[in-house]
Amino acid sequence: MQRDEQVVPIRSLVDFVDQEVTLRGWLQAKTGKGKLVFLQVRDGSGLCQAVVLRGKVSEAAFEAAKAATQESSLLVRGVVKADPRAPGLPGGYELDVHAVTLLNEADPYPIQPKEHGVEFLMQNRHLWLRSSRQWAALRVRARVVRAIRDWLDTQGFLNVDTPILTPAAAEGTTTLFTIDYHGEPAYLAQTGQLYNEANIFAFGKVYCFGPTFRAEKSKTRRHLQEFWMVEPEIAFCDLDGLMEIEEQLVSYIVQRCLEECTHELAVLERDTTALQRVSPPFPRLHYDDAVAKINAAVERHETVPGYPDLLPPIRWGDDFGSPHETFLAAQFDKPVFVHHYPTQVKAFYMEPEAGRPEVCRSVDLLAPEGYGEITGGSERMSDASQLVAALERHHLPLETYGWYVDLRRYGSVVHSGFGMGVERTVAWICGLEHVRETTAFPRLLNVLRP
RNA sequence: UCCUCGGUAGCUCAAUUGGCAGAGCAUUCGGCUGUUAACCGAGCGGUUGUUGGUUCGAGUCCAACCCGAGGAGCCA
Repeated sequence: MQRDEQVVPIRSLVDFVDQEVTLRGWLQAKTGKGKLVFLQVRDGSGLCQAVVLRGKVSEAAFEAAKAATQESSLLVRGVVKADPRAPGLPGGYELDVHAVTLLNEADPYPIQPKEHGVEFLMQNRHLWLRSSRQWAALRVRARVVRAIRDWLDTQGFLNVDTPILTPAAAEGTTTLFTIDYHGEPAYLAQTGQLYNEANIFAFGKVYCFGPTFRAEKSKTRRHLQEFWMVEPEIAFCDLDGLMEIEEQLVSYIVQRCLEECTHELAVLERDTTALQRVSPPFPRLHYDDAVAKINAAVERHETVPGYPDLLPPIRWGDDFGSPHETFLAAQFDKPVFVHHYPTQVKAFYMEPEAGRPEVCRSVDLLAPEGYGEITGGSERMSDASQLVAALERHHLPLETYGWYVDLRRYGSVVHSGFGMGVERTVAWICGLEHVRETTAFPRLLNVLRP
């Protein structure tokens, strides 16, 4: 092989039909028939079938191709041919091979092109990443992340990131990871929201975007110990304004994926008809009405897909369980906002509804198809004395939250914000069974390695 | 923390009432000019999660423990 040969990415093979090129990558799979060997070559940008015919390459190259093990790294040189029989990504093009150079012969590869168990795949996550579905899901994730930043950046939001090492629980409810901060206990952040609230007074509209940590013993398809969350916070924004921002952002993300991740969604065999409906406005459901809907379904002895038991009844004032959320989401063909949750089940900083303090100006966005809550947000309490009373009610130390109360003492304004979980959003868009496939190295309960 | 299910070859699984530990794939060898998880023939591959118990005999029954999966609670 010559140093000056043209190495091209598989994704752009369409531009090189009938030209001689070199592909550089890994042998994803191999099949053949006597004097014919089909090499499925993966280069990170796509997958291409390279056809090696005895007599068209040197005898040594033919034998090397025939003997090459799965995941060996190699160079293949040949002429790009359009052929509808050719599998791959994007597919329809194959390489009529003139030369094969084996770079590294792989040891027997543990992951085969067949069904494997979850435990085995997770133990081999570093290799599982090479599989087509993982490739597709992580590319969608990257597109989702870029869409989030694109939309927020062009809508006047400033990215101001917040600390990961924090001195206290922000919400006081969930279990945090504790670390030793030079002899003082500190915690891995579960949210950047309180800091975001400080930042809006300087920048108006901000968002933080980074990893978030929850030490809960949650072991479900929707939970990770470490996940990424984007948290926009907006000054001079009430609950209605917040919902408008959320539905625009979510719709933008989905539409970008539909337009630019067609190959990836095809690999994932995602039925995109439901996604195509995702555009503003999203339905809005008051908590009171949600409770009524649930209990009416309970009367009818309904069950929820994915849950073996009958839909359990709910008392006004309780938070929804997973079956309730799945049931509510199933009533609509788009993501649905549920707003005005009971004050007692939500965080201390949420603004109570005027004249009805038992509910607060909060909103969760429930994704369709059982993917659960993908955003949670609220209008924030903007009155200093009311906030102090709320802190006392929740037994939270004033000395820790003094700076947070200050924000209400120096030019307080109506403001709102929300957090969106990247992994749940990606899982929903990709139609994945479990959020673990939406991040390269998921941190799950009892899964810390690789 | 609780509930349910599971652990047999590198992987995916089978093994009847408690009676010789099996198959496909991977790997090795041979054959095949259009394969898509190819196909045909041969070979290799085992401390049945661990410990103890019942039994003439345990993959199978009992107990404890370990590990995994899904779910509840909690959450994004």
